[in-house]
Amino acid sequence: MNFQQLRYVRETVRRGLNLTEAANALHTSQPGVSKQIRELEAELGFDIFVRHGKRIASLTEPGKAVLGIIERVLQEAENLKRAAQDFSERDTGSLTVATTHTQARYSLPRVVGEFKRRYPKVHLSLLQGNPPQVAEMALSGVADIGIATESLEQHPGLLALPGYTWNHCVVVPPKHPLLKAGALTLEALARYPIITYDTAFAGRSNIDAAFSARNVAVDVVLSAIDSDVIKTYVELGLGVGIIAAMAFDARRDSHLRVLDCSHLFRSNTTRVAVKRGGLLRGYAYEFIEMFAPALSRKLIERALAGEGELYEL
Amino acid sequence: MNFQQLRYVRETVRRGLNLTEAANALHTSQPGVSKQIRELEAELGFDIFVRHGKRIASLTEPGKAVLGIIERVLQEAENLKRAAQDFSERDTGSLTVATTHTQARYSLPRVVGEFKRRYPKVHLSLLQGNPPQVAEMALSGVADIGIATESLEQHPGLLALPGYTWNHCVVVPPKHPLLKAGALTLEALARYPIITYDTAFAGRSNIDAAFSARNVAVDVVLSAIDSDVIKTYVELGLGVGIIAAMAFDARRDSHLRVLDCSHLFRSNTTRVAVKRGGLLRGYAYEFIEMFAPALSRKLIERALAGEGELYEL
DNA sequence: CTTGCTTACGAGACTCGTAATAATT
DNA sequence: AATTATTACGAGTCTCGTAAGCAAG
Repeated sequence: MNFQQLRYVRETVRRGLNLTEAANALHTSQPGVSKQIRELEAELGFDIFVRHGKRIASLTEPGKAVLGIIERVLQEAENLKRAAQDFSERDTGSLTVATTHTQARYSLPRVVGEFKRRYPKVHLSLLQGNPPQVAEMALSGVADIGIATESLEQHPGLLALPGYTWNHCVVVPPKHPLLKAGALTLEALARYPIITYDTAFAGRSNIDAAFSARNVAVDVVLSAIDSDVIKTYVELGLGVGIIAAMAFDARRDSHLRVLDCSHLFRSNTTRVAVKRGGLLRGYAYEFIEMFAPALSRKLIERALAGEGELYEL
Repeated sequence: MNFQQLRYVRETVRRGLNLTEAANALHTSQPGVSKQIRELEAELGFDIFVRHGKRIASLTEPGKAVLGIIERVLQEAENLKRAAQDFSERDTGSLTVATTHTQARYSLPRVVGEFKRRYPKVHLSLLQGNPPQVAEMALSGVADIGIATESLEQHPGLLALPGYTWNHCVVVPPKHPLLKAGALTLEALARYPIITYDTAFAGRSNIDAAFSARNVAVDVVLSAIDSDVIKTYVELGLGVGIIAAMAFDARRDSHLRVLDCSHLFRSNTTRVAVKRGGLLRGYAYEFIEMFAPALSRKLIERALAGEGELYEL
């Protein structure tokens, strides 16, 4: 039994039980993968994969069971390498952050700038996706850190800590009737076509929840991932926008007017997720702390250790 | 990086930083161990060991840090092999139980008998030691299960579940004055020389605690690991014995008389300990359940998963 | 008939043991 | 002087890639 064999098995499963793809992904030959897996199976004493003739069809029951252990072995081995790097080259390496458009565009630039200044030799990548994808990337190890407002807290394999809290705001063109009305209500808002985020994005769930709780029908004429897209269509007069408050910039968005709506929708918590059982480089902790100063290294490490506890602030 | 290198490092640390001993323990050559460790260090990018010329003096700081991870990798690798065996040969293998004399002699025979009947092909070993040794054996993996009344719950690396509760009893020769007195008191007991268990054995701590709480001075003329030894000397008239109640057998111990003392000393809880992060064979769960029917496989697995919780019954 | 797994085989790398060397106690 | 780690070297094994074969969809 060796690491290579375990990697081959894991990759084969990840690639949908396709040896050829697994071999390509690992930059090696297909026969090599086949042989090593068979040797591992021989050593373990049972087959991991169900084969129909020369096709791999599925995982055997024992295969499913050992797969989890295989993943833990490889995870710990990766932790070891990462810890080693953290000692030998403290300030170099790479950091991959998976996040949504809104975070990447409005809350991360400050953090990224500061991080790059402090760790010029760390290669930083931002991966963008919808919240479930962000969760997936954090879970699979493609990303070291996931940042999003939705989905993250639902994965048991992730530790999702609260980063910061924010509210939505309503944006309208200048001279819009809503600007003259008094305090904004859901009913008043619902009289106009709405432009806001896609389902499962940037607190959209809280928006829907508020309307349906009051039984108010809304007409979402357009939904987008992207605050900038929403603002553009609001400027064109297609409707009233509901966006994250931090996505409104009074100077830049001079063609729009903003209305407070923090009393209408529940506030949103953007969370930082890391994989349970994973190991973070020193600078990864720093990145998180720059993003949310309350999330100190100590707190995160404690949260990773005592798995069960809740860390709401 | 391979498993062998990690094993070499772990063994070297376990053997007190002595390569020669590590090599012997692993049935391989000393130069091989030396070379592999140096290669691992080269790959990791830092030294694990501090060397003074040609002697290994200590662990480096990074070395200490990665040692923990190395142990986890190897633990998971071992779990993998064990899980594999559990699938390929469900009813064969070995089970090592570390325990104290009292348990081995008075509470385990029934369990061992039943276990052997149900799993004739499992090689069962009983290792005997004092409670700290039992804990150590469970922790190091020498034993799969540790059973003792003391020490086990103090190791954070162990999960120590309550197995059963028992009381001490007082044994005296026939016609001893204590038999005529009324209800037994600590003061009455302390008038006679006492023969009981060694420190840190079979609830001795509860005995000492009871006397010192009432400020009663006791004269323990003889202490032993072994209930049979205690009974022998009581028969010889050397003093009054305090032993575990289950160690008294009315038929066999016809030369002795027993006195209840459950009101004098706190009752004792014998615990079953397994290593956190370890994996138990199916029959190991069965062994534990035969010993303490309340400790079902499900309960143990849940307790191993939710690390923080308390599982007092 | 294309895709995809397995078998066969050979080159190169790696592991491990023995013997010799060197440094520490 | 004895113990203990490192270096040198060679035999044997293992890994991996190419090429060929063969089963399934």
